[in-house]
Amino acid sequence: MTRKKVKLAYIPSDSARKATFKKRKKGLMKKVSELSTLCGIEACAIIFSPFDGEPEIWPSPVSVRHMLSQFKNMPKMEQSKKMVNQDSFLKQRIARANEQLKRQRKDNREKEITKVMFKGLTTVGKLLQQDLNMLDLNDLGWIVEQNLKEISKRMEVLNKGGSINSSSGATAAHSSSQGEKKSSGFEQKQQRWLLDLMNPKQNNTGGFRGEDVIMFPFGDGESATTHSNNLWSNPFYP
Amino acid sequence: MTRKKVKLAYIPSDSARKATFKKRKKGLMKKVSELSTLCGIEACAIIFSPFDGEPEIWPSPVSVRHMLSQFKNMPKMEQSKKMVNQDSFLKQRIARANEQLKRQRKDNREKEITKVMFKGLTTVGKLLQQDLNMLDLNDLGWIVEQNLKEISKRMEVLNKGGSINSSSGATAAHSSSQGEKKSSGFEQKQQRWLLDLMNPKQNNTGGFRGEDVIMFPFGDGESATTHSNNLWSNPFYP
DNA sequence: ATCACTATCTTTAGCCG
DNA sequence: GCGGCTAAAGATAGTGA
Repeated sequence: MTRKKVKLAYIPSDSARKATFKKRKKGLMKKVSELSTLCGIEACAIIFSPFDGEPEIWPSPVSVRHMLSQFKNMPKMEQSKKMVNQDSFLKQRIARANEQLKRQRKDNREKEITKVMFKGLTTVGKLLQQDLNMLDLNDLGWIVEQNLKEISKRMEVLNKGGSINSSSGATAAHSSSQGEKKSSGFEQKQQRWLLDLMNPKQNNTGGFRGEDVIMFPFGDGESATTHSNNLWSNPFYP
Repeated sequence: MTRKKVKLAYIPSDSARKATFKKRKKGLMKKVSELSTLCGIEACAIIFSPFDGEPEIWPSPVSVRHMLSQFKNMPKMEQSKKMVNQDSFLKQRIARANEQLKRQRKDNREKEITKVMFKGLTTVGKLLQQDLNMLDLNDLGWIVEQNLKEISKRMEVLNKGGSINSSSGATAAHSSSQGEKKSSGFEQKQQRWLLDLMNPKQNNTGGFRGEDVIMFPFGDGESATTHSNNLWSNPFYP
C-alpha cells in the first residue's frame, strides 16, 4: 500500500487533524523528555491547542520550581563534604570519595543547569513581558489606579514595620573544586549574586506579607471580580 | 554492525552529549514546527542548554508578538466584508465570496488560536511568576523600598495628570458568522473582553510615560548598575 | 570540531475493529 | 471517538573523512 508522504500543510479534516495532533503531541513530549535526560539539560514545551482548554506543558510545572529550590539545599552539600574528610579507614575513604565525586559531579551539573536555566528564565520573562506589553497598557489607566490604592496600603504597612535588612549573609561557599573536567564557563560573579539571592534569611519580621499587592500583567483573564482570580494578580504571594 | 539501542540516560561524554544535543534539538524543533503547521496550533519550545548562552526558542520570539498584534487588525476585516457585498457581477461575486470564505475561515482559525494562546499565555505567566517567587522575595526588602520611591513619584505625576479615562470604546464587532463548520467553542464573553482589552484608545494624554517604574522580578540579572539593565526592569515600558 | 553517510531505531499515517 | 496494528517515513548513533 502506498501511504502518501504527508505534505506539510494544515489538515482540513477536523477528525484527522485531532488524531494527528494527539499522536504527534505525544511524540513531541517524548522527544523533549529524551533530550532533557540524554543531554542533561532543561527544556520545556508548551502547546496551545483548541482541543483542550489548558495549554499542554512539559515538564510538569513543579519541575521548574523544584530546580530553583535546589539552590536552597546547596549549603548542606558543604557539610557532607567535611564529614567525608574526617573518615578513618582507607577503603571507606576511597569509596566515599568516589561517592562524593559522583555527587559532586551531579551537583555541579545541576548547578550549571540551574545557572543557565535561571539566566534563560529572565530572557523568557522579558519575552513574555514584551508580549504582554502589546496590550497597549496606556489604555488601562485604571490598573495604575488600582496599583496606587494597594500601594498606599503597602506604604503604611511598611512604614510601620520598621526598616528591612536587605544584605543577606551570603556565606555559602562556592564549591567547584575537582570533578567535571570541563564546566563550560562558570562565572564566579554571577554565581555569587545568585547565591546571595537564593540564600534565605529567616528574618521574617518585615511587615509585608500576604495582603500586599503589586499588580502584575499576568492572570487568568476570566473574571475581574475576585481578588485572587484577578487579571492582575500578586507576584509576591500568588 | 550492531548499533546499540541507546539507553535513555545522561550521556557522560562531553563531545558525544553535545553532538547528540545538536542533532536532537534540530529534530525537536522540526517536530514542533510540523505539529504547529499540520494541526494549526500554536506551540513553543524552550531549551536551556549549557552549550549556548541564550535559551533556544521556537518559534521566533516575534511570532508570539505578531500573533497578539493581529487583534489590532481585526476591525479591518469588517470593511473588506462590506466591500465584497457591494460587488455587481455574479461570477465575480461568487469568486470573491469564495475568496472571502477562505479568508474568513483562515481568520476564524487564527482568532481561535489567538484566543486559546492568549488564555494559555496567562497560565504560563502564572507559572513563571511562581517560579520567580521562589527567590524568597521576603529577603529583598530593598525592592519594595525601591518600588516605594518610584511609586511616590508616580503618584505625584498621576495626581497632576488628571483622571485617566479607562473605559475603552469596544465597538469592534465580533464576526464569527458563517464559515468553519465547527469552531470548537468560541466563547462570546471571553472574546469580548479580549476585544475590549485590545482595542486601542488614542488618548495618550495620561501623565505616566517613560520614567515611571514599577519594579518587576524580571531582567537580565547581570548588572544592577544601569537602570535599563536592572534586575528589576520596567514592565510598562521595556 | 563539523560534515556527510547510512544502518538501525523510532514515529506515525492510514486502517480496522 | 479510541486504541492497536503495520509498513512507510523520518530521526539519529556511530563512524570516517
